[in-house]
Amino acid sequence: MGFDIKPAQGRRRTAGTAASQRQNNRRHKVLAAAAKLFAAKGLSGTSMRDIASATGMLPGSLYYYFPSKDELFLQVHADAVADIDARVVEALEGVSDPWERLEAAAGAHLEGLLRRDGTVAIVQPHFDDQDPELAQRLRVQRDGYEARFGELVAALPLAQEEDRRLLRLLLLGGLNWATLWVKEGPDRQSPAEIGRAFVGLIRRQVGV
Amino acid sequence: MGFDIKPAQGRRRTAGTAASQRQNNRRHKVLAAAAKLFAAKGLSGTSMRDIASATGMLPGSLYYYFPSKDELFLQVHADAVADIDARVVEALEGVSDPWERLEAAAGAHLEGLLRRDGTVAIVQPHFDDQDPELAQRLRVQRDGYEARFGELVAALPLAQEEDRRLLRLLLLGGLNWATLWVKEGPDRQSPAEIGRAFVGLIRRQVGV
DNA sequence: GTGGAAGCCAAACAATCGTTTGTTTAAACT
DNA sequence: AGTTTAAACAAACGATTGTTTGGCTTCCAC
Repeated sequence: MGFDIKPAQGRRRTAGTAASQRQNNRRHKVLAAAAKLFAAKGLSGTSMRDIASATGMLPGSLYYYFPSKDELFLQVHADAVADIDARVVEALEGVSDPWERLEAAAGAHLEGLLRRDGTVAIVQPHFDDQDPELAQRLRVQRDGYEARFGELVAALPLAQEEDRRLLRLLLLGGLNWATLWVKEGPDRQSPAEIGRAFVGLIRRQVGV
Repeated sequence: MGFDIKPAQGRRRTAGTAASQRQNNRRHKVLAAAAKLFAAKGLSGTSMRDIASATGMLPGSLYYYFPSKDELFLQVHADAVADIDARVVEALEGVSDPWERLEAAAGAHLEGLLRRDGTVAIVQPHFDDQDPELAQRLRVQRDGYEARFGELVAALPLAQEEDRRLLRLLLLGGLNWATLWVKEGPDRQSPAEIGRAFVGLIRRQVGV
């Protein structure tokens, strides 16, 4: 079951541009609304009617763009992963020191996660293991991204032997969990600050 | 009908005990099954029928023990928090060094989280903010527990000024997230090992 | 202008949801 | 003994779920 019917793509002629432009606008609008709702209420907590009414459409109309709720969710997830990955790549540009690279990546990662509006904050699981097939497809989407952090951690110069895997998991866990406690408001720490602080706590001598 | 000043307890006959025993058994069975399902599939991902069939009962019968699905979930959540809190308290007994105390607490916390069977692994949010009232009641249940980690972190001797709040959040985030990647099998690291490793990564000098 | 596809609505589908109701069974108390 | 009460079943309630179907527009290509 691959991509049998990819609606309205590769339209011929100039008209296709305008038409698919509007289509993409609509489609993108659905994806944005779905991302917001999925991030806030989960997969089974969000109904197709919720998404439809958030985009000013009717439930059935969504099926013109996406063949099923699961496929819609997978697309949202894929977009989110791609977006956050792009942020990290961009943040790494021009940074050469390994620890600084990790700091930059951590900040970009968290910043991407916190974009609950706009794109998404769904790089995290917790989204209904109900269907094992869906769960696996989601994992595949994430694996590529997480490998990037593996490389960053592998490049770190360490004072002594450490379990680099646990180092990566501690940092990523702390960052992913941060989406649950970072609050809005003026005294809110920026994602970059938090990322730098976390990396610093690991890097430096903290205890006496 | 006057007031019968009846001691709802201290039945002379063993019958009263036996009855409430069976009641508690059944009720506990429901709680256990619900905990397992909620932990695996989330609140909205688990139906009352799922819970009923897992306990060998009919859907309607659950309402003899719990007035609603939300109340059942709250009870499961409360039990989970109490259980993991007790684990942490027990693990702290006889340990006096602040860093060792944090290590012990971290291990016990993770061990409690990983008990997906038996008790639960629901100290974490991600469970449908849908109903704000429910979300708040869940938060209240968790706040008391998390305060314990605040005390442990406050007692740490630090090499220099650090943001103790971020230290706590990094560690707890890493631990909570661990429930998603800790695998079964022979080469699986124990919760205590992971907790000690995480605390060590923060405490020691890691970078060069 | 005519044909036909793109885009969306309107309405309904069967299935499942949380919950309620009335009744039965079995045990316990008097 | 007779009465009460806890515990569960059996069946249905209305609401909501994901999804399907058919038709109505709109607009471009010819």
